Amino acid sequence: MRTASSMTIGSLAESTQTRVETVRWYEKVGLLPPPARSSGNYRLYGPEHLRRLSFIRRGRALGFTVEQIRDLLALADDRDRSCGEVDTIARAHLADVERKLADLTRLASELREVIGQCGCGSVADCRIIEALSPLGEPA
Amino acid sequence: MRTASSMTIGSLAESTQTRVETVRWYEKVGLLPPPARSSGNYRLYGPEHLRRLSFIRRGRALGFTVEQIRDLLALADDRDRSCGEVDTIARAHLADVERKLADLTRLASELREVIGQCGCGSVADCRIIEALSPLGEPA
DNA sequence: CCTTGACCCTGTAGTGACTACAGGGTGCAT
DNA sequence: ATGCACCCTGTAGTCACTACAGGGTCAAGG
Repeated sequence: MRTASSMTIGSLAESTQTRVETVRWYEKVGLLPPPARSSGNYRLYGPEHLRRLSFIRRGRALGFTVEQIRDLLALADDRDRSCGEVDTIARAHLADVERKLADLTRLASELREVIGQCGCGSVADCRIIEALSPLGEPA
Repeated sequence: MRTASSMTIGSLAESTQTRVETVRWYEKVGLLPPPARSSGNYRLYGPEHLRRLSFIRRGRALGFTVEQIRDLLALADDRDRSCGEVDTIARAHLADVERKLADLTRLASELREVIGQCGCGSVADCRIIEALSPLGEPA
């Protein structure tokens, strides 16, 4: 009954678009359970590991922190529990993303304004430098 | 001709909305030149430090990296140089910000979609968990 | 049998931009 | 003289990895 479908860390990493070091790091911080080892001490992963790592990667791609993913994984394992906590985590994350979005939007428009004023003369009358300087004071 | 206007690290920090530790850190990484010291070994800052730190903080607020600010400071000191390099740095940064903005926008809409589907029943049929799972496979 | 090369192992240190102590000294007011 | 706010240095921690260094394993080719 040995698993016919066990894979090395390299193929697990490849099939989830993850670096090998990152897989090992997920194990170290407890997101991914330690897999079985081969006679030569290689990690051997089964389909459950693949599923879990895919979950982690998808979560990261959606910008969840590792801590949030840890919580989501714990919740996902407890299938009878209400979905409310999951919803709370997701909404908190969305709020976070929307705050960052607003910040970046403001930032981009400030930058565009500063750049638009630059006539590309000498530094002495560069609008960009001036915009960064506190008082527009000469040197 | 001793500077009447020398300030301790605490008041410099306060007047630039910076933490004291951060000011010391800027000095350590060479953004802020080491100031004079009092008899009791306290750092004593003059108006030039205030100007420079303000520049740094404004740059950071606009999302420039410390490395970019280091370059901008070097350029700003060389007042006869053409403004071109400044413009290049600023435009590169804007491009960077715009990339992040696009990423975050996509992310937010994915998140909103996922969250919108959650009926908040049990975890077993939580759409959010499902959206994170690779195959929608049951456990 | 030997070597080459791709892969794997552990462990440590580095990234960026700070932040947070620990363990002390200074300066001023009460 | 004693309390308190402030300052000093130095080190370690944050987040999510990434990059080695210094080795071991394994399959294929000569």
